[in-house]
Amino acid sequence: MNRNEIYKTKQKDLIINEIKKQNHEFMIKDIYNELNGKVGLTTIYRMIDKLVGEGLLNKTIGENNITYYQYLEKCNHENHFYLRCEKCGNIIHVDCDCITELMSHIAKEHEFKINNEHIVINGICSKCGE
Amino acid sequence: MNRNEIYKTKQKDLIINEIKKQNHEFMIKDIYNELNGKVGLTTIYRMIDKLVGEGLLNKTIGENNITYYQYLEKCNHENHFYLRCEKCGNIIHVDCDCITELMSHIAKEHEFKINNEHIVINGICSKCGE
DNA sequence: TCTAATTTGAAAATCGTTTTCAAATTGAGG
DNA sequence: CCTCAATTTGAAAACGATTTTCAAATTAGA
Repeated sequence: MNRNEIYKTKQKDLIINEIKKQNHEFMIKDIYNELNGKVGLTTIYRMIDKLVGEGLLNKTIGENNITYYQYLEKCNHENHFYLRCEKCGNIIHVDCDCITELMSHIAKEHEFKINNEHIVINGICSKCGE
Repeated sequence: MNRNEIYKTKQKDLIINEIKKQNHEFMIKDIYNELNGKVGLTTIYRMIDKLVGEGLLNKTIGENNITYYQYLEKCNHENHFYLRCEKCGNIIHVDCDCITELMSHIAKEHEFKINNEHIVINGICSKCGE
């Protein structure tokens, strides 16, 4: 799973398990509290950074300067376009031609090459919708 | 211009002028350095926060947890959709039907109500383009 | 079992930002 | 001009998330 993970440790397992338990966005603190002293904060930071690097976690820096993460199923889609609900923090992956269309429209008409590695647009999901 | 600006001070003028001079994205530190001790850091933070609140400055928190700002001409457009060049930091305001179309598509097909107050998509602008 | 490489985590350092509060400034009304 | 109350300023301290340090613990291969 991870070429950098040379040694197996119980801390790594604990962190990964805890991350997978999170339904929506979470913060480092959430994992730390949930793990309740079983894993040090530093280790959590390190592990999560690694997972972000591998693309397994989405990273969002909120207006309050707190970093939020969300576990993403490994995907091989070409576009990484996400809708993020501002209310519940859920992140929805959109795999739809509309993005490709938008990208080519923007490229053609606005002379701008969108970086599709990580597009996040905020809003309200249907569950939370007024 | 600002209902909160009850007293006029030279610091406020200095900050506003410096902000308007910035071509693209800037950080608090840029303004502070440019003003070279003429205005305290605290005052700059306060002033810029106020301007963000008034919608005159766009605020982006970068991956490095540094907050970037950009002066925006007052606009009455309905959509606040921006393309941000990852290379030069320039922010381009896009006032185009494509956004409205995307929004209604997302609303209809993906049941998600995009918050159009502040959409930023990263990429490379034509000037910086390969 | 031994050993070298890796991982851990407490404590300290870092760094952007916010708060505090006393001193300075502003402007309205004498 | 004065006076004075309200506002603004900014140095220093506090804050809080994240990173670094480094010695001790753990891992896995020989």
